[in-house]
Amino acid sequence: MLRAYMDRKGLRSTDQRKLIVETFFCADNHVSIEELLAQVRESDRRVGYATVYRTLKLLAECGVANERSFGDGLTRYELADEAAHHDHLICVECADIVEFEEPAVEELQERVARRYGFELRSHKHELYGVCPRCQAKRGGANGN
Amino acid sequence: MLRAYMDRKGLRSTDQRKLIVETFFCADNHVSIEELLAQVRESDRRVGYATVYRTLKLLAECGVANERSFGDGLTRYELADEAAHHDHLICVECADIVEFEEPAVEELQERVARRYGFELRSHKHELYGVCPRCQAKRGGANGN
DNA sequence: TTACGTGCAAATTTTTTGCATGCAC
DNA sequence: GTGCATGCAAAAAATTTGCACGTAA
Repeated sequence: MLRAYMDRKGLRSTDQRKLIVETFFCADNHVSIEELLAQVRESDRRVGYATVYRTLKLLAECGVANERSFGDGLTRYELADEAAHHDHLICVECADIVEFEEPAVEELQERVARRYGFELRSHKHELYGVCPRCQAKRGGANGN
Repeated sequence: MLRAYMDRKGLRSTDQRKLIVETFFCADNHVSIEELLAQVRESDRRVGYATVYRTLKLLAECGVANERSFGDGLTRYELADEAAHHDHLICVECADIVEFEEPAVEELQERVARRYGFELRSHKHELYGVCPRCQAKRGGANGN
């Protein structure tokens, strides 16, 4: 996918790009540019912020990565593949994250996209709530 | 909700806050600070950016508004109530946002939450893709 | 050789914050 | 009167971009 895109666009395969892409594939699921840069620099101290920035932009454009932001003021990137088949249940109290798969939702998404004429690329589906543990912790009291 | 929160926290009800909140309630569903400020200034030219910024932060804290970002580099705000029943289709090329409702998804969400013992509070569901217009725009020409 | 890619630093853009003054309570 | 709120402008953050030099093709 990336390969084809690069060929089509006449883009070059440089050491930096190879390193950044490889690092990104092995990194945590939601890295920021800064985080990724730090990891990249463990292998090659000379790589610049702008190169990581531009490479991730490239990955996002060709559909290999998705840009996301979680309200912490940073843009984060995730592998599109990984994202494709899991969604998240997030506890609003302890921030625990549980992944779930729900094929029926996937299918519904396709249907909605089709209804609006969209060519679906990716999705984000997050359910926020209180996990069982935190519910137990609260007992009868209600937070607000 | 806002009222209670403000009382509890000892916050004051000022003309600016009243105006900003009122404007926010009547505004488009995903306003940025800038957009909201412009509208607020139609009523009162002296209101500052920082006040709008701080007021929306306040609304977000007490649960009346949700902060969201759609990858266009701006933080946007939406009414929490409104958010409860619609989701978004977002064009990755022109950043256009279409709202949709899909009761079946809502129901599935409930089911998933129940399956994991979560007490559902809210959710985010965004489908990213290419809108019809941008597909057409690419038409015969190379999609790049 | 040609023109894309890189690194650096500067420029932009957006969000936050400090402070003197105003005003709700 | 007290202390939160406001407006302005400055500061921080984060993202983009210009440019001279390096290098894949």
